[in-house]
Amino acid sequence: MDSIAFRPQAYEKAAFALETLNQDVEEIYQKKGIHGLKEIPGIGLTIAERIEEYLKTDKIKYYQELKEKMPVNLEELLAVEGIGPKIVKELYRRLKIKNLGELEKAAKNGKIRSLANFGEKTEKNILQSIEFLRRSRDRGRFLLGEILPEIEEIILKLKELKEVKRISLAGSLRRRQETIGDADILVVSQKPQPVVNFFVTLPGVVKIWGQGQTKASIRLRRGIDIDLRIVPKKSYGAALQYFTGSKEHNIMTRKMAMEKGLKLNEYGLFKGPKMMASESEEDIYRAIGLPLIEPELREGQGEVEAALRQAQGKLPGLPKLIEYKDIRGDLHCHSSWDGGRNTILAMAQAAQQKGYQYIGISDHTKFLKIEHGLDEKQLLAQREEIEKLNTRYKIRNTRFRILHGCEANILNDGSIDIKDEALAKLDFVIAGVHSNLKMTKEQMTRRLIRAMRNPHVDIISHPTGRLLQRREEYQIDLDAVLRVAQETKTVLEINSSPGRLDLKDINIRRAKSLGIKMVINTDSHMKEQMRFIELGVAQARRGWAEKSDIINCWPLAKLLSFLKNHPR
DNA sequence: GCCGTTTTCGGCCCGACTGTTTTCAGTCG
Repeated sequence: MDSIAFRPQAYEKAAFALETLNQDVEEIYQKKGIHGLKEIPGIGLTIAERIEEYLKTDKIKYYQELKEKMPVNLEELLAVEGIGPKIVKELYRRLKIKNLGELEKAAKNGKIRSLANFGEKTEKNILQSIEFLRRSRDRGRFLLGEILPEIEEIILKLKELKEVKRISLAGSLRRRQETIGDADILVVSQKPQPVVNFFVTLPGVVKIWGQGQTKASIRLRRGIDIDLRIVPKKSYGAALQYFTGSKEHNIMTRKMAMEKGLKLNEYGLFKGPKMMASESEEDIYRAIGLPLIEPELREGQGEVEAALRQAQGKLPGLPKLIEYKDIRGDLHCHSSWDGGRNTILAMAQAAQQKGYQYIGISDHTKFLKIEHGLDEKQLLAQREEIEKLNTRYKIRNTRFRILHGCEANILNDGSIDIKDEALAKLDFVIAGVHSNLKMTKEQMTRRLIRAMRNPHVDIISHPTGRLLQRREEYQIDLDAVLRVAQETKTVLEINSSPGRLDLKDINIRRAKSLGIKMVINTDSHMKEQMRFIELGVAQARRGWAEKSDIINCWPLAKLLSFLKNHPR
């Protein structure tokens, strides 16, 4: 291959390095100049000089020259399924196609098929891809919480086939990314054909992208694409490892294999023609000298290095991730008192059914009139009801407990909309921002910090306020907020609501590294939403969180003593 | 374009599928 083909890869790698840097590039440059830049892995002399040029002049001449030669909207065109760099180049050279609109026009007019190596089918596929792109531009990806149940249902159906010996999620869905582009399913079968046939005729299939002996790809009615791969039993582990990704993680594991003179692909780990490992992921990792790395960690964000350290007996190794069964209670549940669908008792029963030891009722407070927020008097009355229910649990010798909290509002100046005397009577206090979200960074940061300094506030709900695919985070200086959380021992929420997942993975990791405690809550407004807890746990796992970092993994006594005693 | 306790040159992850070819290039994951 011609060596220029590796140039984009080098730039991509450099870009990834810059994106995942935990320091500002400008800072590095100011401190250590161009040599500092070169110390970043993936950045050599040329790119370091280009970064310098960009920092000094705000532009890069080389980039501008390239852009002049090929004035195309690359990002837009490459987003079309089936179109890659070579085709973009050819389309520009032959037809002067620069953007999606021009591509669509050319395809509609039958211009594409007249080119060498292009045919009618390619043209049709391009048009279909553009249409999908248009329709899904504001969606594009699906929320983990909406796609996971649907795919799990399909897995159940496939499981019923006698030809299917084993089956698993793979790809970003298995890694539990917060949004999912398409779903991957891996199947073990000696007779793939019936499995493929069944798969492509599932109810709701609107398009078959392709089907072969070992893979098939479909689209469901709502626009969800699913890839199915079929492998023999003996390569299940290798295939699962391979198709779970991420790409970055796989590149690293392959390199580790290479360094040991081995070759890793989806069929196994090979030494020459000899298969060294393949049946389980654990075997694969062990054979390249690593402990098993949990899927949620496989993002190429230091997990391979941590695993390697662990294998060598050095610290820090891999985290011992919080598990789905570790949750002992949910501290953010709304009841009928603030307009939620279910009574306190019904919510408590649902929590018991989930095997929890406790539930925290935390209704909205008075500032949120639209949510029927409770005032001080109503909180007192609510306390009576909860005490009565708890007495009943005690009489029946049940260990289950209802904790009384609230989700109070952090007002513009950082004060809380409920008087301190009333807050003091609660088992715990969650405070959250629900109004005036568009403050400046300084104002919003000050607002949150003041709330955290309130001695009665235990937990900050959905700390960054983002709504996936709908609303950006509030403008806040998260570093400053984290520092104060650390100092005041304020707990930060990992809100499990499918559209929030807030804190998100990287922020969980930052909080954990500062020793900040977190709580995984569902923010349920009806009992059915309590199942979202698994999304929050997934997010926590992606953030390298351990059981000890999450206060609702703790037994009730430890939780209560933490809530009562933690210094402010 | 980057990288090197084998290397300053010659590698860079790798296989399946598709559409167009008739032996393969391009794209994708």
